[in-house]
Amino acid sequence: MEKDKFVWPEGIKKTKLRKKVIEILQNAKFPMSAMEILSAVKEDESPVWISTIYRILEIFAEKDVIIKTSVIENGTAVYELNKHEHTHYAVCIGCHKIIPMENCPIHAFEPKMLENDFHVLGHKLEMYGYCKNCYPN
Amino acid sequence: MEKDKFVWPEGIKKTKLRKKVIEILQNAKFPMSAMEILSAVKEDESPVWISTIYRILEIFAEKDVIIKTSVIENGTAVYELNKHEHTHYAVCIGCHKIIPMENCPIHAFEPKMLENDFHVLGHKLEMYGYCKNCYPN
DNA sequence: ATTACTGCAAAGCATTTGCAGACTG
DNA sequence: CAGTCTGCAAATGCTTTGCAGTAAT
Repeated sequence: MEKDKFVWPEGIKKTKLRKKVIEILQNAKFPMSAMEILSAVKEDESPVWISTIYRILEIFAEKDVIIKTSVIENGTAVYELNKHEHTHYAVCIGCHKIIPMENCPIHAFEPKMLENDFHVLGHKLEMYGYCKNCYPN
Repeated sequence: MEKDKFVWPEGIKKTKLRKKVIEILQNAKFPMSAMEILSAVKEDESPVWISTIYRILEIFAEKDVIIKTSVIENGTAVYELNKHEHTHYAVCIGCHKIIPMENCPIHAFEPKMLENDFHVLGHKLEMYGYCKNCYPN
């Protein structure tokens, strides 16, 4: 299993900051919030602003190379590289870690709802609970 | 099938505003945001503030008679009476209407994830797409 | 009469936007 | 050097909090 090579999208400039953001996301085990990315970036560099991080994430998301996921639990969006997989997440109530799941039960699921003729485009599934570090006792 | 009688929780005062909020939620077809509830309340009454609505919703949610659901799509929370049912939602991309679904595919679903020993307490499932009014063409 | 509740103002947090100077191709 | 990026400041949208006067038991 070879690691995907990241393809820099056309028409957007390669700046030090953008390269760093991508690098951070490449090394990230879990989806990260803008704030977390900012902290990771700031380690060495001169001043970086959260608004710039948001702009970078937004432009990469538009180019479809990263995925923005808004997690229900705390209203904060998290970002990860788009590996073109269908993924859902488990969210730890204790430490707020977001853990991707590898399977999805929604294939061939026929939702029944009050409103007929709802045209389903996609779905989000989120499990919540405790990760092994946070599980009480 | 008889309509659930709403049981006023102990230890909280019956004010005109609170009764009105509950009444609005009893008549609501779909979960409502604080803003929508405010609009519904304001029809006749003297000034009502959104912070008060939030406080009312919060206290009822604590008492477990209403349910707060934060929807992924736009980060806005919606509220509905707690009918003690397990429910998921479909969200319209066009008008942001939130439509409860009557079935759930997650029973007996065994999530596989990178982190073993994740202790699942519950889940959220959200379908998105277009309701019949918003479906393009 | 207590204590809880509400109007109102202001703060908080994640995110977005505007602008002028700095950097990339 | 032209157009794109970024630092920075300020605005936005949803939600929360503080306080003092008002209403419910």
